[in-house]
Amino acid sequence: MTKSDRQISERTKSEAKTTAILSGAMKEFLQNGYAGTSMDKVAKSARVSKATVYSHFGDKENLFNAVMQDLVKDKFQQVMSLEKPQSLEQDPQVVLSGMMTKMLANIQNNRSFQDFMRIIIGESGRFPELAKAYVNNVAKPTIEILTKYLKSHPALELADPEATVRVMMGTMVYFVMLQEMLHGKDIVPLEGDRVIKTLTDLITEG
Amino acid sequence: MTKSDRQISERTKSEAKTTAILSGAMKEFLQNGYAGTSMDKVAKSARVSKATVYSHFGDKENLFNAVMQDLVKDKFQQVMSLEKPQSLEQDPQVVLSGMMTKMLANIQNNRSFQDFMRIIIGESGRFPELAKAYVNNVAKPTIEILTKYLKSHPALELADPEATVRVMMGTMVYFVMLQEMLHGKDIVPLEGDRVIKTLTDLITEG
DNA sequence: GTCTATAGATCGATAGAC
DNA sequence: GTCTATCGATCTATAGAC
Repeated sequence: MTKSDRQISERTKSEAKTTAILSGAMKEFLQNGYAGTSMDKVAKSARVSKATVYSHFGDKENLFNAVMQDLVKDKFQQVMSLEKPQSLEQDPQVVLSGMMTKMLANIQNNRSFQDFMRIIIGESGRFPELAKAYVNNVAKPTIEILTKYLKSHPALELADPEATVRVMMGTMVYFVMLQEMLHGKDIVPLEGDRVIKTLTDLITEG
Repeated sequence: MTKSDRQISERTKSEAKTTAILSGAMKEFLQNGYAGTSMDKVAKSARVSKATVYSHFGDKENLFNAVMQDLVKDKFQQVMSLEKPQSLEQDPQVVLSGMMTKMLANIQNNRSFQDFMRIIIGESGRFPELAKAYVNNVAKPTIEILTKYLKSHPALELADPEATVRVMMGTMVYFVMLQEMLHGKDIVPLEGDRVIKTLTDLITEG
């Protein structure tokens, strides 16, 4: 083994640790929030020593931001993958209701996405820049894609597509938030399909 | 001063401490969340000793629940006060848009309400019973009042008033959440009036 | 780079004086 | 009932060996 081989091997090992730390920290932060997560827990979850965590990420706040920026980048990719399937479907009513059904299914049984939203909202007071990163890289692209779609269908005769998109997104987000995140499923039960049908009808029969 | 006078005086003092502790704890919990708030901070904020906090509320979790139940009760009263002003207005379009304008104004510049929502959502994973208390005592009554109103106006010809109410509430909540709580005001700017007009038109021109 | 061991501060909670 | 003082655990972060 040459000297440069050893360098590569060690760099690879170090990068593997970085990944393990990010992964362990992600699990802990999503589960317990920023203040509720200790660096000991992170180290244990990543199966490295606490000193290694510090040598890779400096301090707790920096690690938290790294984890969350990774997650934001992840959600950005997911949003962008919604761009292509502008299906050949012509009927906006079918397309809209199909889009929302898909969105709802993707979120409703996705615990880790709900944990992500919980952290973004819960820590938005103490980490405003994190919240802004979410708005810039997740909410804004989603709004733009939906607005672009609504605008490309003048047959809908929407007076204000931008505001209409907010109605759509708000309806979906609030539904998942109330039923799942806030555990309202059994207290104020409601079928997601009813909400989607109502919203679709409101928009297409305006 | 008789013995019973002294008892009254001391009971009054003790009750004043209870109030001070609840008030100080409320400030701290709303600002820093559950894990981010220490009992030392609470004691300092309430200007009592830490031992007094413990003698009144047992432990931290109990104090947190007491504070949040107080807040939930508060919001419940606010929701209920919306019941009466079923104005003499006949035009649902005017009533709806007026109601939502009022709701938005009440929330949009209300930092403490936003902090409250942040905690409810942020802690809903570790305090599911608190989230359920919110749904039972704030979200559900609001939904019921709005549903009752929509149902009392058959002229609106709504196919599904229950689901329509979710669209309304989701739109309002998401708007405030994105613009204010998540600091999106400058990133995805939008006039609240446009959202209200769009929503009102969708519902009344359906 | 990674570990063990530990410093120094702060945590939740309590004992004991008044 | 309320305080000061303190306990033991846990916290963030680092020093020093390998």
